[in-house]
Amino acid sequence: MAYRRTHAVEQRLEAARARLLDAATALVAERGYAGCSMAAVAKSAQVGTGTVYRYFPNKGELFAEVFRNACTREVAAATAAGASVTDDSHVSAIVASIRTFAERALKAPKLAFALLAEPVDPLVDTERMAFRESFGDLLAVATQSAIEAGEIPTQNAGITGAALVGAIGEALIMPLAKGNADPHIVPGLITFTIRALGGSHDHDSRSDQSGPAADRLRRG
Amino acid sequence: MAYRRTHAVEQRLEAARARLLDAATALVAERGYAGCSMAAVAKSAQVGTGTVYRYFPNKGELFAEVFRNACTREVAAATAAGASVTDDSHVSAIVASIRTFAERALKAPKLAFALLAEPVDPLVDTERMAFRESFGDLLAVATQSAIEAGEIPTQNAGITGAALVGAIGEALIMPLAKGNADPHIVPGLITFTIRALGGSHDHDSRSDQSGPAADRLRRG
DNA sequence: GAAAAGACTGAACCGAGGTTCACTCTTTGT
DNA sequence: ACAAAGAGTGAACCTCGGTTCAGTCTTTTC
Repeated sequence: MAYRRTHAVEQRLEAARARLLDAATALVAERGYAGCSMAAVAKSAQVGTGTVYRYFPNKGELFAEVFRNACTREVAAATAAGASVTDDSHVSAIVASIRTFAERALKAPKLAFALLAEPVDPLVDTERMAFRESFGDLLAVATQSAIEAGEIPTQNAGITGAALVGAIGEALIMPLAKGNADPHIVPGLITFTIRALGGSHDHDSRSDQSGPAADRLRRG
Repeated sequence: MAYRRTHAVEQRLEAARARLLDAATALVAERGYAGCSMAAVAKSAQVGTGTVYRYFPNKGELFAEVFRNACTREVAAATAAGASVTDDSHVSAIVASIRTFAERALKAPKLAFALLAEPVDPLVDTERMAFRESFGDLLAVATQSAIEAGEIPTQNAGITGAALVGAIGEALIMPLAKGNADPHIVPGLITFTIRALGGSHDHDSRSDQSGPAADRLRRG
C-alpha cells in the first residue's frame, strides 16, 4: 500500500472545508443566496468547481450547513443576551434577546434577509424553519419562566414564542430588503413585545413615542 | 380587410383567460406553487401549452395575477369582517379581521401556505410582499383608529400592523405546512393580538386556556 | 367559397446552473 | 525514484421546465 492520510493532510482538508464554508457565508452576506452559484463559491475559495463536491455532496447540503452555522450563531447571541440579565426579570431577558437579535439583523441585513425570508432550496428551507423554530422555542421557554414567576399572565407560551418570532421577522423584513438599517424600529418592537407578553411597561427604558400623524402609518 | 374581432370572440377570449386563471388558482390551492408548471396549467384549462402565452407574457405574470387576485380576496374578506363590527369597538374589528384571516387560511392550507411562505418567482414574491403589506396596512389603519378612539395606548400603528401580520403568519405556518388544520391556535392568536394592541381583555369571549405543562411549549 | 387575419397547438428549443468525470498533480510508502 | 492512492481541476454534460414558432384550424369579410 502507499499513501495513508497523514495528520498534516487531514488538517489541510479540514482547513479547506472551513474555507469553503467561510467563502459561502461571506457570499450570502454580500449578495444573498441568489448570488451564490457553486462556481462563485469555488472561485471565492480559490479552488476548482469540482473540488467543492469533494467536501459537500451537493449545493443544498453546503448551504444547509452555512445556514445552520449562521443560525446557531444568532440564536446563541440572543440566548447569551437573555442570560446576561436573568438576575433582573424574565421579561427583561426576553427583551434583551429580541433587541440583540434585531440589532444584529440590522447590522448584517443581506445575511439576515437570507436567513429569514429569501427564497432558497428546500434543504436550506428546512434549516430556516429549524432556526425560526428554535428561536421561537427560546422565547417560549423564557415566556414560560416569566409566567411561572408571575410576571405575566397565563398564556400559551408556544404560540407567544412563535408569534413574537413572526412579529419581529416581519417588522424587520421591509427595512432589510431595502438594505437601509433604520434602528428606529427596535424600540417600537420592544414596546410591542412587552405589551404582547402582558408585562408591565417599565421593562425597557426607551419606549416608542411615535405620534398619530397619518403619514406615520406607512412603514419605511 | 377581413376578420375583425367580433364581440362573441372577445367574450370567448375573456372566458379563456379567466379559465386559465381559475385553473392556475385551483392548481396552487391543490398542489402549491411547486406543482404548477405551465404545461399543467394548460392541460388543466384544456388548452395547448403555447396558448397560455397568448394570454400571459410569461409564468411570472400569470402567477402574479393569480396571487394578486387571491390576496385581494383575502384582504377583502378580512376588511369586510372588520367592517361588520365597527359599531362595537375598533379592537373588536381588528380581532374579527384576524379571526377571519386565520380561519380562512386554515380552511385552504395549501393556498394559504403558498400565499404566505412558499418559495416562488421574484415577480410573484413582489405580490406576496404587497399582500403582507396591505394586510399590515389594514391592521395599521384600524390600530390607528383604536388609538384615536382611546381604546388602546399610543403606539406606532405601522409597526404594530406589520408585527401582527408576522405574528399571525408565523403562528399559522407550521400547521399550514403540515396540512393539519388545527383551529385551536386561533383563540390563542386572538389573545395575543388583543394584548399586543394593549386593549382590555374582554374583546373576545373565547380566551386561550392552555396549561403550563412543559410539553405544551412545543408548537404542534 | 375564398382569402385574410387571428387563434391554437405541441413538439422542439434553450439557458442556466448544478453535477460529473477523465485527466493531472500531490502525497505517501517502499 | 517509482508506484499506488488520493486530491484537485474545469470543461463538458445533463436536466428540466419555461418559451418559441412553423404549421393547422377558425372566424370574419366580401
